[in-house]
Amino acid sequence: MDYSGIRVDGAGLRLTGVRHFHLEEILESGQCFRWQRLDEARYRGTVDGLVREISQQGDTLLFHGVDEAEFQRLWRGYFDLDRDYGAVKAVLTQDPVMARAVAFCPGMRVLRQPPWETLCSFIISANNNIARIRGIVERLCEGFGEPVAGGYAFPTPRRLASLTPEDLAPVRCGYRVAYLLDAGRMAATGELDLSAPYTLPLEEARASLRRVKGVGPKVADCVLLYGYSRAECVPEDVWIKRALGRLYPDGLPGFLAPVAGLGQQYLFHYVRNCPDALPASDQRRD
DNA sequence: CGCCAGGCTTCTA
DNA sequence: TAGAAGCATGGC
Repeated sequence: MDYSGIRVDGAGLRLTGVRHFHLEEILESGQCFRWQRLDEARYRGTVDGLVREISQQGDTLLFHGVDEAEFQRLWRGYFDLDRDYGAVKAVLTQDPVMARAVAFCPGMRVLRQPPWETLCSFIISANNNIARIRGIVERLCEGFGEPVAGGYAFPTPRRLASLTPEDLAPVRCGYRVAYLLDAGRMAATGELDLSAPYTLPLEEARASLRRVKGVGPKVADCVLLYGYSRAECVPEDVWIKRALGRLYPDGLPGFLAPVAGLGQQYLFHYVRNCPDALPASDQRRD
């Protein structure tokens, strides 16, 4: 467990003794798309229809306006706080490349997001960039999500299933519109069982998700990693492919396998943000 | 303006 | 079965 104490007062719930946790690294590492930065230590986001602000000062997190019941029900799991990232890092840092990535973003964690929202978000992510993904998700929620205090919930499968491509035109998600509607229809009818991947063997979970149009190997692994906490899944996007090719020409060491997906998250942030991570010819210019 | 983006489906050989 | 084309949109 990566925190030591809980205190509730008028401002909300304070989590103390938090370790291996940095809001900015976690929320701006391309694994979630509904958090907006208010300042470098304070973010506002919507999860499970709850609009909340979270701020961090050193090893203390403040969940604004949150009581303990909500923390236990939602946020403790969402931020993966029951995992001992010290133990994860002890494995990862046996590898010299991973050791550099972990040192670059030691507060990284892999979220446990609601699977349905994760599925839709990563369907949208295909051949897209993070800035635009965020915009599409925002328009999808504002246009079709249930209004809640302070914002909008993520649209339900049933709501999406009731829509046409024309309805979704204002979202401007391009050709992915058919994929979203397909996902909504399958989840609404039960053809896709969103609770199954929690317990299915990995390959069966992958196969189940890939029955949805627009879900290939990479998107399926993103959903399994970020939605179902399958820490062994390594989504291979263009950045990770580039990094693996350059930094692991012989593949990832086998001993990393159980936590390779977590390592992938450190590595993704590292190669995209550290100027020295990759040879100059492989870097982005922005 | 052109290149690219947390890729996928479909077509072709 | 492998590889390439086509894809809608807009950030940079």
